[in-house]
Amino acid sequence: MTVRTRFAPSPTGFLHIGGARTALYNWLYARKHGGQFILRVEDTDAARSTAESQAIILNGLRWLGLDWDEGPEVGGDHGPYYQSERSAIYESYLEKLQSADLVYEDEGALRFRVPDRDIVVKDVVCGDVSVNLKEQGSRRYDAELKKEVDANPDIVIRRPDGSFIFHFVNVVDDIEMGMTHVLRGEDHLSNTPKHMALYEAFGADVPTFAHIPLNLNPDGSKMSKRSEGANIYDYIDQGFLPSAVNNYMALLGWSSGGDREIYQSLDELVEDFDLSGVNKANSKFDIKKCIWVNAEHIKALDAPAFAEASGPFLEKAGIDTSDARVPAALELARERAEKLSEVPAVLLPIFQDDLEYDRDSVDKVVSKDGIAEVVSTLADYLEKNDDWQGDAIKASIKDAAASIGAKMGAFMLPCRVAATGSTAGADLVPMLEMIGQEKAVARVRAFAEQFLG
RNA sequence: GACCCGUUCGUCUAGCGGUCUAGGACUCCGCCCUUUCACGGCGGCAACACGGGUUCGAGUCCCGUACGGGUCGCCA
Repeated sequence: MTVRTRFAPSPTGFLHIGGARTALYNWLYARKHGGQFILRVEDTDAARSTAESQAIILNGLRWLGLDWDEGPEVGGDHGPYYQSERSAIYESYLEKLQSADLVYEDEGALRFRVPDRDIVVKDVVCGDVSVNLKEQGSRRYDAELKKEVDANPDIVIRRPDGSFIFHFVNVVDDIEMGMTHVLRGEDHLSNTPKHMALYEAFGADVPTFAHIPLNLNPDGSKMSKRSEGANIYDYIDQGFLPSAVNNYMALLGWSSGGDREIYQSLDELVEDFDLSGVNKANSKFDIKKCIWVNAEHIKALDAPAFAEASGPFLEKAGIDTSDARVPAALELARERAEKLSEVPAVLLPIFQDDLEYDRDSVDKVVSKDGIAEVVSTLADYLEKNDDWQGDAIKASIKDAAASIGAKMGAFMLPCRVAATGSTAGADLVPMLEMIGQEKAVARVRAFAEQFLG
């Protein structure tokens, strides 16, 4: 039997990291087993389900590289893939239940009679979970009264207005679409017995369930829309690589069993992915480690890929990406940019006309003894350099230092701050080379004038 | 409140009865490399929630307690 998994998001105008990870696990599982990954849009809430909010999901998945074999814009033999278009199917499944006398009306809504026996969920991750719906559903907790009250254990499957409830459509769709494996968040584990009761009532095979642990905030609370790291689009905006996000998401709740931390691509993840490596316990989201993973991915990028990925960020900062110095400048940036959004800051001192001096950096340099002489000597030697490239530039700085009996080290920091505006930055000599002699000398002199005059 | 799931360094995790004086990674700190900034290398801090069993032997199995999360909707 061919493996079929799915991701069934509700278009809310937001692609949550938790949802993306669920999609990733399903995608990985399908690819690992040569199966199909299906995308189904649970757009029963018409108000929230706009074309825009659907595009957010589709584009987010595309950015991650999680392509679907069937679904919106792709089609397939099990459509339609929008729940809003599947009413006829739901009606026919409702009739099955009705003809078996498993449904009755209650204040205009329809309820499904749950069986009075233990239902065992054989979960791949959580093990066997046994629940009696009749018993468990006969009482419910009233949040306002803060106590238990009597309840009807039979579950509502259709509202008085004719619209169907999640549990019902979810099961019907999974049956109709031939899902063999359902990997979803652990928050659905307690709902699964209900789903199984429905599968059995329909006489359908129950898929293999695997409930994956949740990703929580660092303080242990549930990740909401506003939680740091929750929105996939923040990763795009901040210059994360999709491969890095996949890498980090995969490792939050799953481990290959070894020490491997870096997976350069989805293919590498597919290679190692296995449900037996999925953890049972919830995990806390750590943006710092995610950033580290991203930095590793940036370092591993080949030059053209790095240039392409950085392009939008450079343009946004006003750097002309067609400038011949850009490729070399990018190599200076890659080992110090953990996110692509940090790349422009490294290159700006090279490409920007006006320099902004970092106050702290300036203070650090200006307070040194004999700094005026250091800077003016430096400017003189840089100016009389007649071979503006790496080694020769370095020699000029060295000679400048020697001329007043100082060490080269004493000249590097002043030179860095005067020419680039900050104590922090990329390798200095290549920077000077790209800045150009004329501009570099002018900057050093301007620095002297502005802060040492 | 009932039910369900879980509990190894601050965080992500390895560990599937003896090889654990518990390994790796992130973070933090120190040292080295670098006459600059980083990268890198080396080292350090730091954990089996607690209590009972089972066993010759338990981080690993069982029970209980505590704590955390989830579900109890005519939301998905």
